[in-house]
Amino acid sequence: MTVEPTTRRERQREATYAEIVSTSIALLRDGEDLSLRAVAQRMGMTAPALYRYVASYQELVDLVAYEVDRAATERFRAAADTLPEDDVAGRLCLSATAFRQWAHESPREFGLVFANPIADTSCVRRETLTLSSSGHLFTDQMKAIWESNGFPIPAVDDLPPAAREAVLDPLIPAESEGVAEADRGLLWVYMQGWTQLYGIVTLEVFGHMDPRLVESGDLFVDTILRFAPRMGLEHDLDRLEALIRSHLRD
Amino acid sequence: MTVEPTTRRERQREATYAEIVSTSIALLRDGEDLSLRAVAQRMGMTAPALYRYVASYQELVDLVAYEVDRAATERFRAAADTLPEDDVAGRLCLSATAFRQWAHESPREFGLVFANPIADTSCVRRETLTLSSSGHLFTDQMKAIWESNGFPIPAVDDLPPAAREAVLDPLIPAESEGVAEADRGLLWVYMQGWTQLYGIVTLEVFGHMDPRLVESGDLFVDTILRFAPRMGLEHDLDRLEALIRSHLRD
DNA sequence: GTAAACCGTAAATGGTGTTAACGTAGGTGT
DNA sequence: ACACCTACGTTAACACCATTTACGGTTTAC
Repeated sequence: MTVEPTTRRERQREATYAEIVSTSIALLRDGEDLSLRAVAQRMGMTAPALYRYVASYQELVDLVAYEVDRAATERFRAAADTLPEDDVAGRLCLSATAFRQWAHESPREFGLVFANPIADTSCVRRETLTLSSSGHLFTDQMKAIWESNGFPIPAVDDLPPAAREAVLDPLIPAESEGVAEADRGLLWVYMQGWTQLYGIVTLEVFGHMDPRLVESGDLFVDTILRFAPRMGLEHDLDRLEALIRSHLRD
Repeated sequence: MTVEPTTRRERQREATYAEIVSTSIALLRDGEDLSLRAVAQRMGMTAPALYRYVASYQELVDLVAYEVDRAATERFRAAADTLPEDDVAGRLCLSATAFRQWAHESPREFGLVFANPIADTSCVRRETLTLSSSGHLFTDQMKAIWESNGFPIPAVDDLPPAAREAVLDPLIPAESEGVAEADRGLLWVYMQGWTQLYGIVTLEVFGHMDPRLVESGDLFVDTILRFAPRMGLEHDLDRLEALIRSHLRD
């Protein structure tokens, strides 16, 4: 976007910024918990110094959450990319399964990104800190299915007023990229699907479920497959189930 | 259960126990955050004294979570009791709506009970600290609908192995109370429904959704109504929607 | 009545986020 | 080349937090 009139100082600052985030992520990956002191120590600094870069602990968390989400999304995309581009349904299923796997492997990161009261009015840095680039991915994948299979979507005028507003003028502009206003009912279906996926995964991760079902993933598979027909995939259920189950244990 | 050979000391201890929990709940209600020091101070004690009653901070949290869940469940039950006993569908909808309202009014409490990594092997006190007495309520209400309307449930043998185990020998025995083994497919439908409800409410509370949809409750209503047919309520949707919407703002 | 169990205390340890005061290097203007 | 100022790091301190230890007083039990 912007050019790079980066004076030497600005570059240094940018580098430190990046190091703060990467150090934080490394900290989480090592199973320790995120704290200003720990991050500073790993960088050979003292905690108060971080306040030159970050206004508060919460802002650091938000920053890290954004980056974690970005990195995780790449995993979900990579999972989809093991399938050919025209297997739009399989790709969405694999991304969703990767999402679940990631959540179970890194519950702390998952909680950070998806079970953290969202920052209302911070969004200082990261000009477009839209949060949830994973949402972007899943939207795109569902759009691909729709363009390929053309499943029925609700007419925008049939939606309740607030829902109509939300799909016509989404808060995260990227989500509606390339979807004509008349077809915005697709976003409504997306939100329904996201609710399903988010629900089952959060339920599993937080353990408010029979551990045997978490272990087997049966309720997860059931949830996905029950939603699939809404995307016109009712004829593909058996294949998709096999596909998902073959990726459940990795 | 047990008789009451309560020696004077035991009664005192029990009272202190109760006061610890009630003080904690009051603390949360006042918007402050739960800490041993804060609880102790409100009781006119010092923090280390609490260790005579509670092994750790986490145990206090679990204890409070249990009690909060119990109290909240009473609210959900009370909401249902504004309808006659034979309006089984309406009662479930009102309880679900009360659940959502409660979650929005007290997000901290909600997070404590439903978005807290479950305690794996504590369960010291509260002989049957099953956690989620609200789960018990919703199970009962769904059972009432099933007995009244007789919607189709999956045969136990059609369930995946782990799911079969889970419904035949549930970890929380109370949940299967009075459901014949052959009818345990009902529990599977319950789990599907609980996933839906949990998902939409958690999504709303954590703010990973368009605020206008949270405000209007449109996606919540949509989620409930889309699940209703699975309980044989497809002929009652309009009435139920009106019922839910009339209770959304309180 | 005496011993033991119980319940509270104060003091101390090591952790957290956060603020304030202070120095020092880097880049900027003349 | 000089002075200046800003940015960036430091140390010290404050106010919290959970938790452990050692100690004293009450209440119970034998």
